[in-house]
Amino acid sequence: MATISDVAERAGVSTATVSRALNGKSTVDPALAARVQAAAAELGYHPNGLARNLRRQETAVLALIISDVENPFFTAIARGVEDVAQTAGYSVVLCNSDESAEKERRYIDVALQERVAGVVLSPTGASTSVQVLSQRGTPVVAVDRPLTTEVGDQVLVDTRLAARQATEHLIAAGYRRIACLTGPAGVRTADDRLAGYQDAVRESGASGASDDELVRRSEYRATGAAEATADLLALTPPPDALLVANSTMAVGVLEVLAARGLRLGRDIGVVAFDDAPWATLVDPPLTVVAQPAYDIGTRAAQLLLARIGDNTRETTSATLAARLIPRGSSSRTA
Amino acid sequence: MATISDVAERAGVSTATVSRALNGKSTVDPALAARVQAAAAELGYHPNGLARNLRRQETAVLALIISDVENPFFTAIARGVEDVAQTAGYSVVLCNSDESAEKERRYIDVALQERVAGVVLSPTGASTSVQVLSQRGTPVVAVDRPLTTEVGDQVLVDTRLAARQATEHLIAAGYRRIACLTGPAGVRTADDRLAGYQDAVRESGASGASDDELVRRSEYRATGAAEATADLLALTPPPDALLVANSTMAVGVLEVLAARGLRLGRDIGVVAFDDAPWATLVDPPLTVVAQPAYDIGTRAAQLLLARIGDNTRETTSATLAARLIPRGSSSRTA
DNA sequence: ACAGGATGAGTAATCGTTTACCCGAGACGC
DNA sequence: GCGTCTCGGGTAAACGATTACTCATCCTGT
Repeated sequence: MATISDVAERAGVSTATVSRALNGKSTVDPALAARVQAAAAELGYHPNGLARNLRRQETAVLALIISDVENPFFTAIARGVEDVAQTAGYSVVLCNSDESAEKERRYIDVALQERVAGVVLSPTGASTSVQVLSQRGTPVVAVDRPLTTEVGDQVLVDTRLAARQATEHLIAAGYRRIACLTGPAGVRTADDRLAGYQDAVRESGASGASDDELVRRSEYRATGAAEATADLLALTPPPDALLVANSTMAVGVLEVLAARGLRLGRDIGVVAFDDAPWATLVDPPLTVVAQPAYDIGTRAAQLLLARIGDNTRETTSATLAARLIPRGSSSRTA
Repeated sequence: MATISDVAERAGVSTATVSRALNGKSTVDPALAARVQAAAAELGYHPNGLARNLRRQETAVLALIISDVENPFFTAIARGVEDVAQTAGYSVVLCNSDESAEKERRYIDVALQERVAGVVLSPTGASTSVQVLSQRGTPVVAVDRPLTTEVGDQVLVDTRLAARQATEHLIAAGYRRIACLTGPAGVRTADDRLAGYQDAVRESGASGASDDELVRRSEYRATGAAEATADLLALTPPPDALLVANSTMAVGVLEVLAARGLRLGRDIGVVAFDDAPWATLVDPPLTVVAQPAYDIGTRAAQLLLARIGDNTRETTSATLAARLIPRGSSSRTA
């Protein structure tokens, strides 16, 4: 593969001149510059990014560590990050931590080794490994879930409020025995959604149920959610509505409900987080809490780029609002 | 950030010894090794991957360039690639070409600059830029769509056969006026699916329609598919079945059908490509052509790693089979 | 006792850039 | 005509690792 010296030799100049001509940093005689350009083109020269970054002590790469590549919520974030990064000339390395603190740690290590310019992260948990990043001066922005330590910017969603509003919506629609299906304990979004649900239930006194009778936790996946749903339906009396914490879980929930012949809305009210593209295709359409995933991504990327430019800025924490989209699945008359 | 010399100094040895002790390449006195480990730990030393790769003339990074991050088919591929890459110690850079040849070219440039070890690519088109990669000796594996030039391995799906079988399935179910909704001309999967559809139609003589009356093309997205569907329904007589080339398009199609009050299966048969997680949630469940996306990813990654190990292997082209999963949407009696 | 091999660790070259530094030539003011 | 300033471009020193050489030391077999 052609190097800068090959180009220099062919153009009959020094490597310094080639570098200057190609990067346009300093003024170079137009005639020479043209010769260099030509030589580079003829040799099909591609600068070695490794060498360049090693010398410059900087890379134009951002790492994006998310908990699940197959969850549309996170891919929408990725899209947002990517769009912003791309226009600023950065590439994005996507890493899938799979909700595993171990994988997260490993990827943070890789990010550190590769000297990425910054990291966007949806933290799996308490993750002390994040501190390593900031200690080394690598900017971090947390998305979706907060960092326990104050080491970077955050872009969150007021998910507790959203859960509360969703629950209130179900109560207003006449449901009285509302169950909550949320993610694993310790995952902040799962806990927040549960808390929002409890806020609404407590305030309205809607449920005479004992505290946790109607609460179930599972992984943020379809199969776990399906089991939890079956479990809830076995109660006497069973719940008359469900608040589901995520769209992949909703898939499992709806499968079980359909298998039991329960009609959405009429027999059992359902509200799920995340406005999946298919939400309008089920019958009746699914009421959802739409999270501004793409915006989270763009916002996070902007904050990260700003911090890369100036690491002394004070840390900010943006909280975006989610939006309830009422559809048939939360209406008894649907 | 601590460098290898810092560690060397603190441990009272040379940088060579530090390198050897940390990489375990050569035998080092256990006592020294321990001192080095300790020094590295105390300083929080992370080796600079740039310098390492520059020297070693290799990187443990694969680039994965796909046409749409938000399409579950491609994220499933990504997952497959990642899982294999990860166990082999490689990281994966995900790039989103967005069906744009221009973006694809740019990302290939980046891959070249960063000297990635290999590239997995779902080519947008004729893409001459791929040749640049192989000229530079970077291994490439194409997924989902073939490369026109013989420069690398390929992992494809026999999508033409699958389309033909899906169409035959509709014919066998009693549908006679079957329309085909496929992707843009020039995108190989779109053309193949159309060809397979035409194979079946021609052979059976099922349709008396003139050639392309029942064929529509749009982008691989919901909105374009919705318009095309409305267009097809305006025909007299309208089609009694639809073959849809992709699951994101299916979303648009099903929305329009629902809006018109058309019942799946009974009023209009539907088969769509890609077994989306929600396919069982619509009523009746959607008949799909399940593509082995995850397997495509693992297979591609394996081929790529093999080629990275030995670039002289002859190029292989694997064709995986898709599987028709009949459900209610393609049955008149459902 | 000594040649020869094995072993462990240091010295310095190397990867391919960027860039600080220096130098020669032409321009210009006096 | 000479000092000085500007400008273009070459030389060589980084960047931070890995690794080919080299060399001292020790072990071993005859």
